[in-house]
Amino acid sequence: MSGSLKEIAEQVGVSIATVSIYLSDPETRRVSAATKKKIDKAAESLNYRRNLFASSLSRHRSMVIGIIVPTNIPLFQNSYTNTLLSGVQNRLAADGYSLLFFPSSATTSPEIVREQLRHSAGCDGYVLFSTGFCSMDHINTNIRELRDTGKPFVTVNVPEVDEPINQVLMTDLESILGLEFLFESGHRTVLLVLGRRDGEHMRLILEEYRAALKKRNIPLDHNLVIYGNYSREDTYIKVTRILESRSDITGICCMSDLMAASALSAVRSKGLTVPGDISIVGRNNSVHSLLSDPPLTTLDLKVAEAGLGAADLLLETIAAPDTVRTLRIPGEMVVRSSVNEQLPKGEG
Amino acid sequence: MSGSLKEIAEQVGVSIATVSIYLSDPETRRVSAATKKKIDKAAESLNYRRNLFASSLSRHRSMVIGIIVPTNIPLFQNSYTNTLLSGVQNRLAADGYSLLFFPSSATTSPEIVREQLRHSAGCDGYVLFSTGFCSMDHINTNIRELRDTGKPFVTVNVPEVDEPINQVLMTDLESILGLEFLFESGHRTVLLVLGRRDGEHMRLILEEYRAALKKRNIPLDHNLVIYGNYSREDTYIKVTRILESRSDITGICCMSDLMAASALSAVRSKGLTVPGDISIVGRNNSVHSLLSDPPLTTLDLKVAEAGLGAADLLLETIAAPDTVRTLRIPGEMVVRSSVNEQLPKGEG
DNA sequence: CCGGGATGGTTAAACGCTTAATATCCTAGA
DNA sequence: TCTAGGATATTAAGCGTTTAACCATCCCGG
Repeated sequence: MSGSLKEIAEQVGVSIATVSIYLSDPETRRVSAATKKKIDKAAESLNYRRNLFASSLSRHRSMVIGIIVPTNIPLFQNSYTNTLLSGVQNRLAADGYSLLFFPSSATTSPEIVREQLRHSAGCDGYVLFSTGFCSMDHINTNIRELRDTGKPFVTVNVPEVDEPINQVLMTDLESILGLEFLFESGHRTVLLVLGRRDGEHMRLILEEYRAALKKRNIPLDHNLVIYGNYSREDTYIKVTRILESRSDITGICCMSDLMAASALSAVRSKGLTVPGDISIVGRNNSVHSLLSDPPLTTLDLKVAEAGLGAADLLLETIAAPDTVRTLRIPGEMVVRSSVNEQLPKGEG
Repeated sequence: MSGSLKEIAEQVGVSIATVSIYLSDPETRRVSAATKKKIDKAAESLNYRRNLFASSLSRHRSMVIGIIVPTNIPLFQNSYTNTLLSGVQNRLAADGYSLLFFPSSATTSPEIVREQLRHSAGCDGYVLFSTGFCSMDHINTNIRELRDTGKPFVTVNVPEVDEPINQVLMTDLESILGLEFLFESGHRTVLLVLGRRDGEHMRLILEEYRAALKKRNIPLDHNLVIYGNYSREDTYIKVTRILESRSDITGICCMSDLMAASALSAVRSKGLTVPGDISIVGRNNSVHSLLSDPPLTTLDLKVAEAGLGAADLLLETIAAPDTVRTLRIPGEMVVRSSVNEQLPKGEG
């Protein structure tokens, strides 16, 4: 058991205050060198470790940031979220902050944010991760909930809201630039592999999709939109199936590199080549896109930057509580060799 | 700002105790239905959220588990650690525990565990992740440090120590079963791609490596051991280089699937085929090994199981503090198609 | 011999919550 | 009428730190 200030104080023969003062500022001039030495010794022998909770309670700051990620993919299993987290952690750790993850049961129920917040008062701030699978209504509720904590917070990859909050948006997250890239390369019959069915993100993406088709006079074909659930297996199965049922597809646009890599396997398994027969574009510029053969053309969302930016913004808000800023991280197409760009425009 | 019990109590006109009693047990019979209703209303209007720190301080338990991962790969960037974390989180969340990550600067300095522990008293337990890169001496120090907290803890993927602690070991972590598999398939000139140079894990692996060579009368060739640093780029460069300098290699055994996938790219880039010219085995049965073409034969360490097991063990220890158990998770070769198993034994 | 600054402390309240012990009131049974 | 006991609430101590406000010495210059 680690000792307390009280025990140290007793052992050294000074007051608790003296010990506290020294331990929280070793350079202090209010404690003599001799006493300092004695305190050091006692602390060592008693195995003293400052009690985070008592300290936080007293100081009104905990150096702990609450991380809220409402998702139905188990935490730490999603490379996209992981990259984001890594960026956040990195920047925050540099300033001495710890990260607290509340118990979450990998569900996306509307109550999850409230639930995670319920026992959390005391954190110095919060980061709310992607809730793109929620309806706008639900998102607004979550944000109100968060604001009501009275603590600084920033949202990452949550669909843009009008209220004046700190948010970081990957500007291409809700776009289908990858699909546009295929269209621009002359592809017309393109399979769109989305992640999940529901939520604001997907609604926006579908909206863009329709607009993109319309602009090019390509008829909407419902069969050309499938849902891979960000899963390797699902994607493989569904892509294989559609490839069996039709042969006019020349391009596949996936909402994640993992699904793209999986689509690639599926295409190969049908004896087709990439990019010879079918072109593929992924999203996220993750390690999967690099490891693929051929390496995948992909939309780099700049996820790591977003993570760092979120942390920066949070730090800024902690320092100056009425900061209100929207950080927009633009994406970028990374052209590699999974797309046949030589198609004569207008061909199918 | 979320209100406090005091504010609720004032608003309702009862004592703080009453509010506390009700809020921490809604079923209590010590508070009348009428009062309960009033408290609910006040809590709602004041936006009450229990202060985690005050509560923990008072109750002597926080429902927070400290996660300590001393590593030089940024947190959440390593798929191996992520899988482990995911398992731990999953199980712990089910029991209502939160996870606390201390500020860590992605360094492996000997002081890191102590440093992370320094301000942490108050957690209900700890999980210490892989310190295989440390010397035994250093590992023992870390464990002593951890034990001195007086709190339950379990180590995961830390080289086995003699002391009676709770540890989960992936029994094949330090083995080179992948290499054995290649040898058994008739390969004799095999490139071993290790992760990092230092630490107890690597020492043990090298020991096993020598023994395996000796058993088969294969001379030790220092050039056949390289270090990919668990990095895609490093591995690619180094494998490419060695492939340029010699043509007798028929097998490559990598200590991670990522490195294996990267080695595969390198092999391909030299115009060689897998498994025709060169066989490859990875480790971890991660998504990389499945996405590869051909899918990689790999040593499944059962990392997810290890994570769940660790959480179970920790929970058990929290319930029965003098639990001492060593959990051994055996690995398993997953045979796919990246290895040519048809070589006549004894060939080079 | 006095005033004034270092120097090296101490006291005590506060942080927000929990909980054992205690109090009060009421009703029902003896 | 008395009492036991249920229902409902309160009191007050305690959790381990922090910190504003004080205090006692001592020393030095004038």
